Amino acid sequence: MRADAKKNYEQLLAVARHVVTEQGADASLRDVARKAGVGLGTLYRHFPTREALLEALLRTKFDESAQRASELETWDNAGNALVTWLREAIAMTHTYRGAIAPMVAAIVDEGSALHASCVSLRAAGTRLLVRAQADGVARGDMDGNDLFALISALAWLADQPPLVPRADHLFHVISSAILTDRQEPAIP
Amino acid sequence: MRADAKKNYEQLLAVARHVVTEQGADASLRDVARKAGVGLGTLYRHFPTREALLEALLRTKFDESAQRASELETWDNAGNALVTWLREAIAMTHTYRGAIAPMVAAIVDEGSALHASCVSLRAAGTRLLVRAQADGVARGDMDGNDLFALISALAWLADQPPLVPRADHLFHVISSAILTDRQEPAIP
DNA sequence: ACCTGAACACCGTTCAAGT
DNA sequence: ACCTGAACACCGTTCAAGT
Repeated sequence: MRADAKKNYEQLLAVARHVVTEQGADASLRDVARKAGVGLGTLYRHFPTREALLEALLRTKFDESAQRASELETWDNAGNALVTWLREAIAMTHTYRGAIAPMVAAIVDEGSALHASCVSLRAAGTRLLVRAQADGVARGDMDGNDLFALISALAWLADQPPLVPRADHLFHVISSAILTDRQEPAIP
Repeated sequence: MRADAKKNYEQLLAVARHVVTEQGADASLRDVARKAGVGLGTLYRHFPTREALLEALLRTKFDESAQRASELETWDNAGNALVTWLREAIAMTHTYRGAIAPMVAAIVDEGSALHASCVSLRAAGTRLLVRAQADGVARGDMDGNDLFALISALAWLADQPPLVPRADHLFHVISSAILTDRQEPAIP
């Protein structure tokens, strides 16, 4: 990449991070280019779609989440590990307001710039879920797609101002539903 | 209302129903006016906001849902009644794609045309929940706001094409979490 | 009373013209 | 190679002018 191109790329990313933090994932791309002091075509050259820009903004977050999953797989308590990862994954997906809808769309759109990241997020969740199921601490009738859908729904909920006060409590209700207490058998 | 005004109103509503069914709640209002063969100002005269139009489209659905709640309050099994209403309320809110976000926003916006309808929807759910709790078949640590948030999250989920295949199963998971089996005490 | 559509201030996306 | 910004086809919202 030529030096001037690289400079524009970095500048666009920095400005986009700021604008998207303020206005959400559906912020005006024109506005981003304007504030970056760059022509509109330059933005489209570096980020051909809105998803590509969002992916660049979220890349580090996705990577952190994947690495975190690896750590959590070493925990003794597979149930705690799963719930802890869920909580953090939900927090990650609403780093930027309005990011969850494009992520959900990307999971089935192989052409989307967000596709690979979302697939590996789902894969990380699946590993933690399967381990918890093997330990008998998570209900058996769920898979990684269910988990991805629940993360999405809870992240969306936390994005709606009127529902924010309920988000924590409902996370608790739902994670309780996922976890199964391993009951000691009653005295026979 | 003058006869011509009434005719325009009905025509707009009929066309809006069709367009919003096809394109979702964020359909182009210009398009609605155009297809109704009416000036854009006429649309804004009859429906000053998008919420006002949506409210007119959903009014009958809201009414049906409230009436249905009254019926269900007479059921013997308060838990079944609650879950049945939840399922129907969720189906109702995605009569039109994209309708759930404005509904959620309206619950705290007293100026919104959708406010009253959303408040009475929440009230209906609250009544069914309280009855189930009194019968000991619903968990005690939830209220009508939690229920409204769960309905919203599940309705949103059913609006995302990639998540649709999981919607029914997750409804079951979540409603199981709401209902509490009334356990017979173990032999003392 | 009610209707119309031009006017204004925005978008996203593309692409010829420049360096 | 890369950048620019005009051009095109859309929005939502308002409001003077018409009947």
